[in-house]
Amino acid sequence: MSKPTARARLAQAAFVLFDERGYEQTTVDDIAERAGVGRTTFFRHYRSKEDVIFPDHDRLLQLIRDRLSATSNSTALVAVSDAVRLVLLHYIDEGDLARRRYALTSKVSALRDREIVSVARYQRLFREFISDWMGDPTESASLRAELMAASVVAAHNHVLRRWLRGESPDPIAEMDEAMREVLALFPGPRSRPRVADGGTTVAVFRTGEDLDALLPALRRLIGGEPER
Amino acid sequence: MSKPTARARLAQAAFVLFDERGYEQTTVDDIAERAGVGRTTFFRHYRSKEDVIFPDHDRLLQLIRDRLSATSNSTALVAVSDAVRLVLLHYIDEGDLARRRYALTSKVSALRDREIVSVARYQRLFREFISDWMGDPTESASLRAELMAASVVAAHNHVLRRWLRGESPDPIAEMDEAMREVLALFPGPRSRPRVADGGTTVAVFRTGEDLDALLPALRRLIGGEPER
DNA sequence: CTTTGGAATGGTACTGAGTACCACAAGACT
DNA sequence: AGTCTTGTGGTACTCAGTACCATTCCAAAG
Repeated sequence: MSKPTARARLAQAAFVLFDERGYEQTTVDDIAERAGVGRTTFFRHYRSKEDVIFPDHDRLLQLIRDRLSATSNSTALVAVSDAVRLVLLHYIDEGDLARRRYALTSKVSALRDREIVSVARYQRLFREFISDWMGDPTESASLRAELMAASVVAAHNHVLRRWLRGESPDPIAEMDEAMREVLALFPGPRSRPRVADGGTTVAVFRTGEDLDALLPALRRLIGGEPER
Repeated sequence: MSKPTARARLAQAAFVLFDERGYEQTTVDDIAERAGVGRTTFFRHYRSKEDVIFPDHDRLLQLIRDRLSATSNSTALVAVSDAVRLVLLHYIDEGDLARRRYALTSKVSALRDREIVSVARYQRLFREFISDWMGDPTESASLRAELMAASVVAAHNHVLRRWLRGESPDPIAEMDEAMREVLALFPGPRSRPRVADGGTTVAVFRTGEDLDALLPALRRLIGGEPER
């Protein structure tokens, strides 16, 4: 244990110093010195000062990419859920480290911005995947893909932040529930109908809602023509 | 016309140079020199090199804030739509300038990141507004607010980018349509029911979809209990 | 007309992130 | 022995952004 890698020592030193003096008040020189290495070595291990806080963001992106591409058509939505769960699990694995990072990013706007940019990369990945999966090059399909990607990512962030703040005892269950809620928002891709040539579905509800107000949404959801 | 403000000259010079040599290859000194002012003056007018590309982002944010706060409870969703339209109109007003900026941000990752961060600020504004409007401090309500904000912003970006790429002849109509589509995703906040104590609504559809697959979504949409 | 006072400007010097390059040391393989 | 790789430290540079000071210009007040 006398020889943790220089990389690890740098990360350690960075977190300590950021806690002690704050992010802006800490220079890369400070970090390198405290880690007992040269300044050059710092930049060899981390592309930038911010990078020392988000080291495995690239690896995580690749993880998602892999999970998404290992997918048959029918399980696309499962793949999305899985990929999201993967990210959550990664953070949970980090445990306290993730929470310290969260505390930092909450205070330092430069880090917050950096995180936002990272999240946007995830979102882009999801958007492309969903778009490909839908196949439909239509304008409206493209919009739907964008909306789904945005929603999936938003849901993930929501649950993740709750856990980071210590407000969620069972984040995995919460994530699953949130993902279910999100996917319920979007009418499935015309999965091959169980009843080949279209059957008649009757739904009876007790509700105070006016039917006319609901019709557009219903039509979108079901895709059939209401008989009234 | 012999005396455009230094600020305007700087912006002009910046765009020309960015086009000519690219963003990274242009220093602030270059811009200042070309504009015929000192380097100090540049930073007096623009906080950073990136800022010269996105000058009125702050003003735009304030515009949205204002539109959102000038709202009575019943028109919240209208306010959201209006605010989004406001942003779109701003870009359309800029016309060619907006398109040049888009061309730049498409090539230069630093600018793209900067733009993403700006968009996140809008999203945050919408999220807070929607959350306040719903009033409900529930976990699930908070998630819904987040999802709505993300979707609204995603829809806006979608249409805006289409217009920037010259793919949309009538962006305003498209935006309205997109917003309608987005808001249709989310069941309205239990608007006071037309039928006071809950009536029975019967919907008959011709559809190949399996009813069981739809039930969760239907239940969410209508909020009543299906009788089957 | 002169004075005063504020606003915009230019210059100079500094900090600190990030890059380029070179030189050196410690194994590892032949 | 040598050579090749890999990790390292150091030095020097560019450039964004900040701080400070001195100047100029203009306008209102005397």
